[in-house]
Amino acid sequence: MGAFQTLPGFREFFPEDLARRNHVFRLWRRTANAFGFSEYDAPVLEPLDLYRAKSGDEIETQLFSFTDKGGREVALRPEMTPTVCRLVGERAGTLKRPIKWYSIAEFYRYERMQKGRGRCFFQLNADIFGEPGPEAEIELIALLIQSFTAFGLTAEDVWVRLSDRNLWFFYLEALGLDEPRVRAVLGAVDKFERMGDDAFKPYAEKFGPLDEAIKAKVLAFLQIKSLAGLEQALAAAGGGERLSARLADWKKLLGGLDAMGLSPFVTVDLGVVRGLAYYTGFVFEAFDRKGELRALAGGGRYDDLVAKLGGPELPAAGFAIGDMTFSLLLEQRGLMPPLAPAADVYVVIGGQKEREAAFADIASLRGAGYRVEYPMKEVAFGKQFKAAVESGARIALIYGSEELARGVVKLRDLRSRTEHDVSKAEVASAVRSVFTGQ
RNA sequence: GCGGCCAUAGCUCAGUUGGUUAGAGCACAAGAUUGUGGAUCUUGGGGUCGCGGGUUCGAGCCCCGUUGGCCGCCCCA
Repeated sequence: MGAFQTLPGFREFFPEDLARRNHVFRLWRRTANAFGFSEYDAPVLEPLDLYRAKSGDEIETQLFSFTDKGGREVALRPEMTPTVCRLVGERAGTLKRPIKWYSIAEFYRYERMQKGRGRCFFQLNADIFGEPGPEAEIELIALLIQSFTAFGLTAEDVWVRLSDRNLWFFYLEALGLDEPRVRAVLGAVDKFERMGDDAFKPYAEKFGPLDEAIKAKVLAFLQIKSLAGLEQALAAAGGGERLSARLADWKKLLGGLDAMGLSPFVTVDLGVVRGLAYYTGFVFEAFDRKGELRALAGGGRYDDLVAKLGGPELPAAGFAIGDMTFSLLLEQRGLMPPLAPAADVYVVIGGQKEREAAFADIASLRGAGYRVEYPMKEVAFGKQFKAAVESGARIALIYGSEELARGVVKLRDLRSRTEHDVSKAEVASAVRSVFTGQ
């Protein structure tokens, strides 16, 4: 069709597509509001340096970036985190703490398309600023989970894998590794699930083979799946102040989630490291239980980022859920409801005279907020009733010559297939009483 | 950035060893049907066969290129 098509990876939302998207956004919004988060928004186009500052120069290959007519290097936003850090940083001194903010926005990444990944997508972003303790993570992970369960998903469908970059750091340092080596090992941990032993190759190339005793401990640590296992491993590592402080945070976090009834969703899983990005504490990722889809959501603590982007020191944690994989999951589980737009009232019109008589009532019903449809052309009655049913309307109002001669309109209940006359003056109240159930 | 598969109507697809004017179902529209229900029947509109080149008397079909899509790798903030 035509000479022009959408750019690769971009999406068009026909009405039925937009209805599904809006359904997702509506429940996300309701959920975030229930948790006391405030919604914000910000520019789609940002200075390129904002992302260079956060992620380094390589990031540019993954961005829609260009030079604008004023010579500024700009980029379509690939994520919300740097932006929200700037917003909060600007007013950090005057905002009430904790700062709980969310947004539903579109993002753009210049990447190869795959199932559940395109070049444009929407995310629910939720962040808490100003709260350094695991109380923030409790709130965030609870919101994350309720953002799933609001749609009917259960712990049979989704789970959240919970890990801790700080704990890894402290643990590896306790094993005697310096910071560059710790980072290299974390890189291997991140890829171990997918690559197996090959994940340690980059480390070996840089620093020589990893000591076998240490590697065994790393692999054992990586496989820990419970708080008890964590306690054991840390005790074996000789405890230490920082490690026991982390353990206390873990207990608080898991205890809080358990008290909220969310334990069935959450698993200790130190195999999750979330790249090498900017995370500084707890990190978590959500997946479908069957493991058929890409990650549904990801997040964690990033206490240094606001300051790194020029703001004040401000502890922060947050997560994002993408709409593509999430919608796929809802479809797969049959949790995307049929969302055909339905009329409330369909007006059946006899002829030109009756049309004009009907218009006044149509206008006032619409003014009252009812969704009212009528045929734009003169159409046989039989067809109009068919159209009335197909419109999804609850009732049909019949403006025929016989009725109008008697000063009435016929009101037909399309569900019960019953009808009665109402006086022309009382059409609006008759319609209202049908919808309010008298 | 790399690899595999694919591309015919809005959707799902058929299309004979290369042969005349490219078909079906669904969807849409009109009629049967000018006062009452999702049906049925009839009819209709809708195609640069993704695009460009090549081979051939002749290409939807074969060859090359290209664009786009799906799937995977890299990446995934």
